[in-house]
Amino acid sequence: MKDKSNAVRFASDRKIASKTITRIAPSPTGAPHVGTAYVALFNWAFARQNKGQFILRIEDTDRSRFLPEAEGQILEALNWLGLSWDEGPLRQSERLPIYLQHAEELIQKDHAYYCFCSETRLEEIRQKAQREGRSPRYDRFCRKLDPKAAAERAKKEKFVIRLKVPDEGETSFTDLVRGEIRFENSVLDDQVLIKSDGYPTYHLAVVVDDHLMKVTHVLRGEEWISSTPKHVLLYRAFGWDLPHFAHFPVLRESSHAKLSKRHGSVGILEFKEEGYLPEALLNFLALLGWSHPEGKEVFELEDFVRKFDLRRISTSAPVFDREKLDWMNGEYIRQLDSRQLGSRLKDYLKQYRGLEVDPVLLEKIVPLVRERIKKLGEFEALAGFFFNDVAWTKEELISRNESAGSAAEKLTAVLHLFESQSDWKAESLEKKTRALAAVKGWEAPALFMLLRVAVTGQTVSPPLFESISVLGPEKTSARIKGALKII
RNA sequence: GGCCCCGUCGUCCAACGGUCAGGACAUUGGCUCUUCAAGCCAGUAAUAGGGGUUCGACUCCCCUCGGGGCUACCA
Repeated sequence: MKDKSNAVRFASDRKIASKTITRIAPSPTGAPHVGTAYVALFNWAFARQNKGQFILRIEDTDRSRFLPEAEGQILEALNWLGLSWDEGPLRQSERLPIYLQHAEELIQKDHAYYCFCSETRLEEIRQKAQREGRSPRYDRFCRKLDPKAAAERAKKEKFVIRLKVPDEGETSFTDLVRGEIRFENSVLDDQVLIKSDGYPTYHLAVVVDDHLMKVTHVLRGEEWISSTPKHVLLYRAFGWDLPHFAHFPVLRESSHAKLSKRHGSVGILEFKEEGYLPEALLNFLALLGWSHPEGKEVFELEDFVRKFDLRRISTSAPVFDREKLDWMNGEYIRQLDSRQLGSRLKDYLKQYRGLEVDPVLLEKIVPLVRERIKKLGEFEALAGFFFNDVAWTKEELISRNESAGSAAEKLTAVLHLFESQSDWKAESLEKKTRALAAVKGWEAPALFMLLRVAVTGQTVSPPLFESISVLGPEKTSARIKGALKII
């Protein structure tokens, strides 16, 4: 019934249908970078789209740059973004024997060798090569050593294990977003696999882990393209199948340099602290190098998961445009209803400003600020007067073409008007104030500005009468009286 | 320097041999208006350059130029 070709087809179908596994593999060497969020987003979405798994692996093999607090920050950042992982965090530092064992296997298979060259000798080689205008590669001195003797030496001497790169030929791989990429083997260095401290280098560790963890798609930053042939050589040396590779462009500054702190935030948690919404950051990031098939700019994460396609990834390195990010964040803030925005604000103010603001009050303020803030961090400057004390200067209170006397007269009149006001609704407050201005022959806009500064302590504020209405009669009167004293 | 990747408005992306080269951010002008926003309408703005291939190139090929990445016992 089942012939051979069917069986073959079944087998290959199974291979294609095998579970998609992606991973994000940050190093705990500092505060997690938006570049990590960028790559994590695509890995996460790709795994989700294919009902696969997304692994979090901590690549902590460099103990000189290791920062103990970094891992916690990585987890916090990913959690904040909602990029949840299915497995992990796995730490490479806890898997040392595995790497060593694999490196030894490579030595057995004659694909790797012990190297005893000192750092100073390596440095000399490098400098000499530089002077002579050659590539600064290892001269493969220890490659000629007798394997048995080398193994003996390794028992007492410090060593590293190096990959035996073929002298000739070329190594190529297919990049899912860039097509085929080829390298001459002659330009490849005999990469160190195990360092003298016993830790693996990135190159050995990724290959071993990606294979052992059955990672099907290695989606990472462009900076790894030139290392990929070494990885391909490793897969081949082990006799393993290659995963799919795709390299995303690196994010840049408007100066076209690599993203850096000098130009603004680069840490994921910094964006959180400034009051960006995680969904806005993600939406913005998704638009870097990728475009929605329907041309949408603002879309939900679930929609992104559905529509994401590696084939729509562009290959040129995009500029991380903070202005567009701000716009995007404003879009998301405006989409939130009062309850949602109120609760975000409440949490934000508590965490970053140490403020406990009454949620009921917050919900009343929110409609007045929603269209006026682009980040949660701007809230306090605009609406802090609702719950903080205000301070005025005489200059702010009295406009250029007005005397102190007339300003005081106006404020006093408004104060009396307000004190006889029973209904504290914005609409009637405004109506009466306008009527007052008309009777006295005062210009309404100027009067409103005077009143604005008196009540809010600011020249820029949410709509005046709505603000006064929310502030309430007691505070409003107190503020006007306070302003009067200064004049 | 060598190797690799990339090159459409200022910026992010569309157009994957045939469009007046489109949208978004930013910007400019206008409307609205109690400030500031938000919103609405309109405008300015690009295929790096040069050769090919083709009836026809943003699109395919080559060269030049430009940008970026890598070139560690860092990832």
